Amino acid sequence: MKATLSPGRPRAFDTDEALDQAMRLFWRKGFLGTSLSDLTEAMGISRPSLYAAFGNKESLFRRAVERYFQGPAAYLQDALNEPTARKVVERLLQGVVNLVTDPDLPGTCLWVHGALSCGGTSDPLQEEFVKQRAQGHADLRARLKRAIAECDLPAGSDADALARFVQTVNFGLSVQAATGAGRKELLRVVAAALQAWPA
Amino acid sequence: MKATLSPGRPRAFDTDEALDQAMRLFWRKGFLGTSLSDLTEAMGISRPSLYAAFGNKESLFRRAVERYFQGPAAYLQDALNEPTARKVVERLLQGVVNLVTDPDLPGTCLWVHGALSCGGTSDPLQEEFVKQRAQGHADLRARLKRAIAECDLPAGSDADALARFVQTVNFGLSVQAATGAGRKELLRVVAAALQAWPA
DNA sequence: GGAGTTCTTTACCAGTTGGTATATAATGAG
DNA sequence: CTCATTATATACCAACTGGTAAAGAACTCC
Repeated sequence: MKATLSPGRPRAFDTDEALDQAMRLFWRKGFLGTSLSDLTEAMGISRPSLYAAFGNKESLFRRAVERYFQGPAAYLQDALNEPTARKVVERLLQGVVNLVTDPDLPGTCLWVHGALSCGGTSDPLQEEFVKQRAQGHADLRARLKRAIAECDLPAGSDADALARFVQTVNFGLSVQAATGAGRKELLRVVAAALQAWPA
Repeated sequence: MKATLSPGRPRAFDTDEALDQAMRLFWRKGFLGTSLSDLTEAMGISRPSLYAAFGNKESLFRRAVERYFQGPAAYLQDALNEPTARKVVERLLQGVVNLVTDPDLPGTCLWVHGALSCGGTSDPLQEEFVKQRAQGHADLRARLKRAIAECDLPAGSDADALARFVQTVNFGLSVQAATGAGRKELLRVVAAALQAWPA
């Protein structure tokens, strides 16, 4: 399967590769901490090419976040497919730890880093972060509700609260990693958190 | 007790009040998100006055963080004085929730916001965040060790892991709040986290 | 071969960034 | 009053910010 050729001069760079570099940079330095000069240098393209291909800094960042969840953070979706609630949560928490302690990666969560390094409540990006966090919570809650229906979790369990708790630990682990906590320490936190889990 | 008068023209503004305003601003907008123009406007002083009194943006930020822990976030220290480990943890977690859901305050944790909105690993500020997080963990761990010695916690308890767990939930709650979670939701997270606590 | 389209290159823009030089005003000491 | 000292106000700085205009290069279609 070959790409259909469109008229006009063909793009001289691979859009996905460039986006990958942008993602890495935003991941390491946050939204405000990343300048257009940083971006064009890392992506190996000129400023007008960047704007032609991705719109502007903000929409490039949005694309980078998208790619983050489809790539490095895909474990978030994968985890929901685990057979039991316990395994879902284990995989979620192990997933963060693996991600943020990978020595080849920036050592944080792009999402958490982004959410706290944009302009604040007035920033249109902030709205998207709010939505995405709500979505993440809703997805996990739905999975836990299914587990309750399947008698995989005790009947009285509070899916909403449990989901939010796991999400919170997830966020907390990212902050820990961003401020230098190591793999061992994070794994201990995961173990402690799992003790809160219904039997 | 009166301030000893130093020679030279007296300062025309209250240093503490100005620092308070700076703290609020950094709190709301993070380090990179706050410009000197924002600061001088909020503090009601001119740029040279700011530099004379506080050094530069970075050292002003350090002072703001200091003040944050002595003021709005003093509950972190206070909590350690509670009589039992359980109460220490309860007060810590309730403390964050109260702080980040106070409608008169920026709705985040200045520290978490700051740690993720500075320049990244190369930033000298980052080093300080790493130290402070380690200190916070060490303080809580010491308190929990005392609890074990006092038979307030089971003999086999892992003070290190428990302390890190609580710190992690603390961080996570701040991220939740920063992305729009409300008081009710956060309180449910606290309740869920406390279920992990040894009896 | 145009003609039309799309990308790249170079140069540029106004606005803002953190930070400072200079001159002047207000104080205490002598 | 003069002197040393410290703060203020005004004006300024080079460097960088996100973003773009204009001209030429590379492609498809006819």
